[in-house]
Amino acid sequence: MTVTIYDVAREAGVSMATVSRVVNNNPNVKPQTRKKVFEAIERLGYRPNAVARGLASKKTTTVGVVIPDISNSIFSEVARGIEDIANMYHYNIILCNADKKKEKEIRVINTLLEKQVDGLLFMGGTVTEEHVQAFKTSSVPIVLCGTTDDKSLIPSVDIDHEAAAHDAVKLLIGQGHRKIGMISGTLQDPANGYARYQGYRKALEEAGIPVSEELVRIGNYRYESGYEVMKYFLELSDRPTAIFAATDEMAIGAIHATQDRGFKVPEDVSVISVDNIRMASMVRPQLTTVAQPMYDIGAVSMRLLTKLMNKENVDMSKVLLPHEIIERKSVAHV
Amino acid sequence: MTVTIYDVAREAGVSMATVSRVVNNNPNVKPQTRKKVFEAIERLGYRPNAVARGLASKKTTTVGVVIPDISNSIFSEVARGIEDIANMYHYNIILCNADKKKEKEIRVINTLLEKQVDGLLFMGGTVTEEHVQAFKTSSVPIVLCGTTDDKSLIPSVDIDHEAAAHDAVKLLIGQGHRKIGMISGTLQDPANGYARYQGYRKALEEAGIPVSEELVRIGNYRYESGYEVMKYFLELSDRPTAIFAATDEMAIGAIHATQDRGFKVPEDVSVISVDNIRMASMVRPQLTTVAQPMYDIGAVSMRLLTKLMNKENVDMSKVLLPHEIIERKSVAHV
DNA sequence: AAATAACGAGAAAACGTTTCCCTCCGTTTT
DNA sequence: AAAACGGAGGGAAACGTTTTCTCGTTATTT
Repeated sequence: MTVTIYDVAREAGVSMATVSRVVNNNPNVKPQTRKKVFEAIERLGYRPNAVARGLASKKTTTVGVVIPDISNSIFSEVARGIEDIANMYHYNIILCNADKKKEKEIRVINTLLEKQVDGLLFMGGTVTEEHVQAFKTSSVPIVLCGTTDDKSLIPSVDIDHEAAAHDAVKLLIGQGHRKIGMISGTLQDPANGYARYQGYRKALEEAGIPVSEELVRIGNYRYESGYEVMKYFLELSDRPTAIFAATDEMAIGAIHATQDRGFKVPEDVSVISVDNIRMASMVRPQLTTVAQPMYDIGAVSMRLLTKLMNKENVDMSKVLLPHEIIERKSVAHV
Repeated sequence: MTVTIYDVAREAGVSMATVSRVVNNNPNVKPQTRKKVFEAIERLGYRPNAVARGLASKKTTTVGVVIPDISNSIFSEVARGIEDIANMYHYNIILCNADKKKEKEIRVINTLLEKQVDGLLFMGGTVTEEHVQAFKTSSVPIVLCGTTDDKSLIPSVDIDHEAAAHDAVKLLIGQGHRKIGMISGTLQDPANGYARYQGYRKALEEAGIPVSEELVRIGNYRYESGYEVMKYFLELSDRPTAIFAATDEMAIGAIHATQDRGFKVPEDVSVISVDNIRMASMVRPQLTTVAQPMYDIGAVSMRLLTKLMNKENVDMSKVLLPHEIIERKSVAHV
């Protein structure tokens, strides 16, 4: 039925060992023998069985990727970075959506480990103690991608969310704004939520502006919630002149809420956020935002993982990628 | 080092066969024995090796997905549909970007087959004879996802692109438009390109409107190209009153080109397209478009694949999902 | 020319499961 | 009470490779 290495060996008149060498490019084969084997392979239409190979060699050239939601453009761009580099190093990728649900995350980590992936890339919500326990049972390297564990024990690559938020708000302050609302994510989320909120607070404090509970509202990162929160801000008697949104999507929602209410961005209210998704430049006014290098986060973490899998020792196992303010049209002087 | 089924057997005082039965939920085990085995598993921290299992059982519970570009929201939504259903049936997914490049597609198909996936989902550019040859060497089922082969030999799920385009243009005509420009994709692309163009032609012909070469321009599906093409249309002495774009992204580009030029959508020019990406409703004016059920295309094709893998015989191996016009704000009466 | 090294290739033991085929034993059937 | 049956579990082959030894054979060194 299926043609195996053994069939090829018989056809070429050599041993399986030799066929294996040929297939794996082992130099210890005479060119003439090599040729015979290749011909036999061709004739038989032999296709090596990677599962058998994986069992024998204890390597699958496959890495597991747990991601919150591949249909979210932020993550899908990270995923593309991961895949490109993986591809470059001849790895394949098993992709699992886990929706930032702890249960699901732990479950897929285990499945992935059962599948004997050579390494694991984890992109998720909070990294709890339970996660760390699960990671500990792994004999293969793991890197956190766009997340960090609070104890910084696990290799990771991410941006400095707090600094990014800080820079964004500082830009607003630099433009003379003093009444700055924030559309935050849940404070339970350490990176996109809490850290960005902290950056906001810090920038205000540094400028000597009191932070007011009334001016920070929690959204769920999506357009609609940005829209809703903005409606709230617009109804305030003393409404903010500028908004810092934790994500571009919410910022765009905020812009539209503003416009729909008859105000203008940035003339009446300035809007800034962090992410720099594709859409940010496809919207009027184009969104000023601090760019988070999504693709690179994926690429760099995959590259780091290849090193770890290769047992090279890495200097920095916790890397912070630089962010960058992209000034477009949604921020103006007060 | 690693704990195997054999270790568990020894620890529990049973044979490996029994451990295997327990792990696989085979009912032929006394509850008492089952308990012993579970305890041993727990004590030893045993984790079944899916690679070994795959070799022995000739099933990997993994399917291969070749996709043009996961960072493109259209495809990432399809991917999410695929993954959800895969997950539901306990399959995992190996994801490969192939950028609609034939070479790359053929290559990843082979890698995936080497990895002994239980099935293959193919989302790509044109399905050439070479693709069909590659598919033929596969012993596992394959379904085309958002593409079709011209001979319709391979199971597939997609929408009727021609009909979708046809409906869109008909809506424009129904609003009194007679001068309708098209921003097309490359005509080499059978689905998003050629078929949508055909739908456009057909609608015009049915309405007795001559199709003019001057009014169809080729873009590359992206925002920027929609923007550029629209600038061209706007400079025509006798400019179109409505635009049909092959994709939402190009439509949004067209809208912005129009607005940047000082015209209004839909007052001065109406815009319609097909896709219904998330962004379509996050733009002003909100985009009228014919919705292509991306998630469902993924979900349905994965479901179809599970049936095929399960050797159930399926009635229809070529399914066309319904599309639907979403009327928003970018189309008006002439 | 003898000794040594290097090369090319084969035999067979892993790798960690599943699964087929038995056996044993307790229960039902007749 | 004998026969038949079925449930529970064991033994071992198979799955398709890689890899470690090992052994001739050919080159190289002295």
